[in-house]
Amino acid sequence: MDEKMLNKYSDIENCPIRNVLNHIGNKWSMLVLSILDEEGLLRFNEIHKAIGSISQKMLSTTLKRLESDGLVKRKVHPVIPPRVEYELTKRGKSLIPHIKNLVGWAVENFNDIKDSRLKFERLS
Amino acid sequence: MDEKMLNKYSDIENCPIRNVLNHIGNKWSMLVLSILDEEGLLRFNEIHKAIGSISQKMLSTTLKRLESDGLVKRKVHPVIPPRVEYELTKRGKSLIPHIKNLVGWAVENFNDIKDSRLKFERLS
DNA sequence: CAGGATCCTACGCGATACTG
DNA sequence: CAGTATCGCGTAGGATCCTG
Repeated sequence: MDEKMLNKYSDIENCPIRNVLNHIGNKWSMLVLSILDEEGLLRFNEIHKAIGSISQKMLSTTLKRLESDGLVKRKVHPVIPPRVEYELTKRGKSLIPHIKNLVGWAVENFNDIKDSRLKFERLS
Repeated sequence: MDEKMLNKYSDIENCPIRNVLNHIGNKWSMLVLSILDEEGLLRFNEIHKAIGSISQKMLSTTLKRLESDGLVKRKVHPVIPPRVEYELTKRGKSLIPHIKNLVGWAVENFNDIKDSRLKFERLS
């Protein structure tokens, strides 16, 4: 067992997996990023309708976190009624291919994984 | 706005993102998979020490879920004291490149993201 | 050694109501 | 329109003790 392994992953503050990937691994982040990638510039309510089942609060929270991480840009137009648009930043766009690969893998293996779960359940 | 997007992601039972990626997107799964990839065959306590901060319960839960999804294989040696070893399955290994890409992206962008978070915090 | 059983807390997440 | 405020629930996750 390599001792460096231990340090590499046990230092919580500097573990990119826990600091970065857990942020995009929550319930809505990947979904929002995917939609912004496919649709480009979107208003708050357009994203809301696109996902449908997300609550306003969670969409707001998710967008704020993505904005905080510099993955999404928030553009406010000072008009009445307010018009706020969201789009991917350069950094956000650079993440998209990896998400797509992951989603592709999930789709490919979905049925096999469901089978495995059933078998596992039967042996428990 | 593409209507198929909505259907594609709102059918919870058949949404691979929520059924598969949420499974590996939780707190410990990617970490365990990464460690098993780098170290090969590992015993329960070796993984435990490698991560350090994970509780026994969560390691157990995580390994069971990965085993259930067919990503990790559990090998029991009928000896006393017990010896149980874990390793990636073929399916698990096929996921590794995508995880590595994601981790690579996270490492590359870690500092910039931390900066963004600080700036965002200051403006709030 | 490799966990299982229990108990408990924190937080993700949702529903509803309200506002500039 | 684009959110915030508030309340409440379920579950992920953690601490501790126990066992074959």
